[in-house]
Amino acid sequence: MLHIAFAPIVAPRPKGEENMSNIREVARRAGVSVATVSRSLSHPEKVSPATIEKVKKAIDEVNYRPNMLARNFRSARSYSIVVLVPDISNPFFSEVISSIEMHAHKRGYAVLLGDTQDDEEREKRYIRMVETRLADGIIQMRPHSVHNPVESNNDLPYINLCGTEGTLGCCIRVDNAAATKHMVDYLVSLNHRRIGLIAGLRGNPHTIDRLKGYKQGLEEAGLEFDKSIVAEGEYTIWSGVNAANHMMDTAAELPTAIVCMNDQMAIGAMQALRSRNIKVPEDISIVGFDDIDYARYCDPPLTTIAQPRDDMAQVAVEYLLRRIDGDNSVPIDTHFVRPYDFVLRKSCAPAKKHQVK
Amino acid sequence: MLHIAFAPIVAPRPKGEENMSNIREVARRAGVSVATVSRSLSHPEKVSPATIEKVKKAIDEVNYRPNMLARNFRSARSYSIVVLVPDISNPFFSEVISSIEMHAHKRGYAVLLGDTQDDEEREKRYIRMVETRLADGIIQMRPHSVHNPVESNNDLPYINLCGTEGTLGCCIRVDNAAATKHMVDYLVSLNHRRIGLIAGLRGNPHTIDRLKGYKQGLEEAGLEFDKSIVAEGEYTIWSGVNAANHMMDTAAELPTAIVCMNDQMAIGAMQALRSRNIKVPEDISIVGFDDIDYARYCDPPLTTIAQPRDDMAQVAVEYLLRRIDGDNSVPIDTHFVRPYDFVLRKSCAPAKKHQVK
DNA sequence: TTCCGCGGTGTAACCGATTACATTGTGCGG
DNA sequence: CCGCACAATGTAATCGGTTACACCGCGGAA
Repeated sequence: MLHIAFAPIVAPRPKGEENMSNIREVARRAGVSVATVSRSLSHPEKVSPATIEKVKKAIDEVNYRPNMLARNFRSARSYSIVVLVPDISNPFFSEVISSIEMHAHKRGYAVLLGDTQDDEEREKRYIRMVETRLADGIIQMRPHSVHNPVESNNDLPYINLCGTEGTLGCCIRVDNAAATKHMVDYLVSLNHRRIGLIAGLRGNPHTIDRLKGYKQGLEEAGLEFDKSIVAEGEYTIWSGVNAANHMMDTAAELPTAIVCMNDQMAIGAMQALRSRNIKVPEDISIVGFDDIDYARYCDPPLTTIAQPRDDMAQVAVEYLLRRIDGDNSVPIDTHFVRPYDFVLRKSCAPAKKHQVK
Repeated sequence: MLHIAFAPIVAPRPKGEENMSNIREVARRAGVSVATVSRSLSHPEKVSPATIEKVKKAIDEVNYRPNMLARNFRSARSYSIVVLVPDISNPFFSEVISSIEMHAHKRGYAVLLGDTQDDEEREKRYIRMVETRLADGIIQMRPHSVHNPVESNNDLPYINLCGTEGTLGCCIRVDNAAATKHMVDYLVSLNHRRIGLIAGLRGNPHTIDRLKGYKQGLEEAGLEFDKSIVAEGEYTIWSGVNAANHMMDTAAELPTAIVCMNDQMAIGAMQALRSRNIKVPEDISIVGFDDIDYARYCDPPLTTIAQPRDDMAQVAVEYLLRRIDGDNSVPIDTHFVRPYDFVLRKSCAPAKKHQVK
């Protein structure tokens, strides 16, 4: 068994009847050479108007459509990029992808969707697509921790989007630690002295950066880090519900505010609190991270951190296409750190005094 | 200007240094012919083990990666399908796409994402991708109304997913009218006699089907259709908020229940009611449609209709790949109508008597 | 021994475009 | 009127694979 394996070609494509016309057929009908037809399409300024007219007519007659597969093959470009996400049904990712698609499309590039489901094997398969020229570059949205399959092949056009401080290679991101600290500062300014945390999975780079910001915030405010009001989720709504319940059950003393590492967990936490008749924000304030669409519509609307999604997507596409075009003027391991936005809504209130379990 | 236009090839791809090895290079190193190398990869059973070993060694030496662009060109297959959605950041679509990607990937096909943003021009460009062989087929998730660009070219592998009764061509869907009627029936069974509707845009095929079900439900229960408790949205949360507000302001008499044509509008409506201190479900019951992830986590959790997303996605992929392989055994305009699920949660309560504005 | 069949391999045509280079024609300056 | 520049077009090589077909050598049957 070879280490490069792929499915055999099953059957020659069943010919789609008559409309399989090619450039030679058109040339014949128009009474010109194939070169002229090709030029009429790709470089019309080099062809006389009369000839263009003839070619156009012939094209209509045989309903010709240029075979882009051949074209791309010849030019050694696929004009597509793959976008790797851990989970496309996560609204944060789908919202970013929407922007990526827009910008890529504008530049003549198609987007190949790579839903990795956090499976390294799938991820590798998508990386192979660019090694084998099926895609020209790759935008990765997984904040990779230890092992990154892309890393090994460091001359393929690659960029990480929404990564973290520790991300290797080029990365477009916000300052996760600073943003999280910003949240803590805000809560402190509302007189909260007991601020809980619903974190992501321990090894996750985002978790690491945001935890750092949380701790910095506490420290600066002279507050102590209390493990009993730190719960671990995995960035899903459901895990937010669990984490909040766990915290309520085991906290030495209940927090008056909870920082959640993303909006989904915040939404989950609010639901958990609600079902325990704990009022948000009167009893406990909640903040999220990401500003997904639903953050604005939950009850109460969620105070959160917005990443400039569209801007980041655009930068990512621009940069990637440059790399694809061979422009290596910006160093390969540049981090573009974009400004985040603090989005004030209604999920926080000033701390009440002396709240005890 | 020709009617087939595309960007000229800008520059020959900047050669990526040494690893541009091709099959001839490998053949040379292994001391065999290119045919043997090709066979070693695609049809290893036709090559002696010893030779395979030699080839494998040579491949490692030069770090060879077969050029899939060439391969696909030769076999006249791109091994990718385009998935057209009106808006990928809509959770319903992103959840379906997630399934499509999975099933396509399993079958060796890549997914090209086509976010049309309801723009016909963009849609046409994606359809052109399959005409020009950049994709082998297309899954369309827009319920097209009058004009459908795909229609015109009816021999390209095409399928509509989540369409409606009136959808032309092959379509995989649920019975929208029946499902909506099911909702009305349920509310009637809870003694609701005044059931409002938050509909989608008037021309939208989904709106048409679901409206039909709504009316049938009313009629069967002997209830009258009252325009003053029918509001129009556009399937977004925000429009749900507006629609609900509008209905509250202009209803001849307030409804005791509201059927929403999708979950997002239902979520929006719940928010609007909440801000008016109308309690769901105590004062007004709400039902949605689609069962997006958030439906389970809003307050109260939303009673809704679930479409068998994964199943539908799978059928769509299977059918499309068959068509691509030239299997036309199932008629080209078959509608696969899959069973929907009634998902009972907490957003409905028995009607109170005599609720007046 | 002869011949056939078959497994393993090589040669070269082929897919459908692009484009370097050759060729032809045309107008204009000297 | 000659020659040159340039515009318009054609010829054919080329991209990197796949595969039909030819070929060779060997073992077994006749």
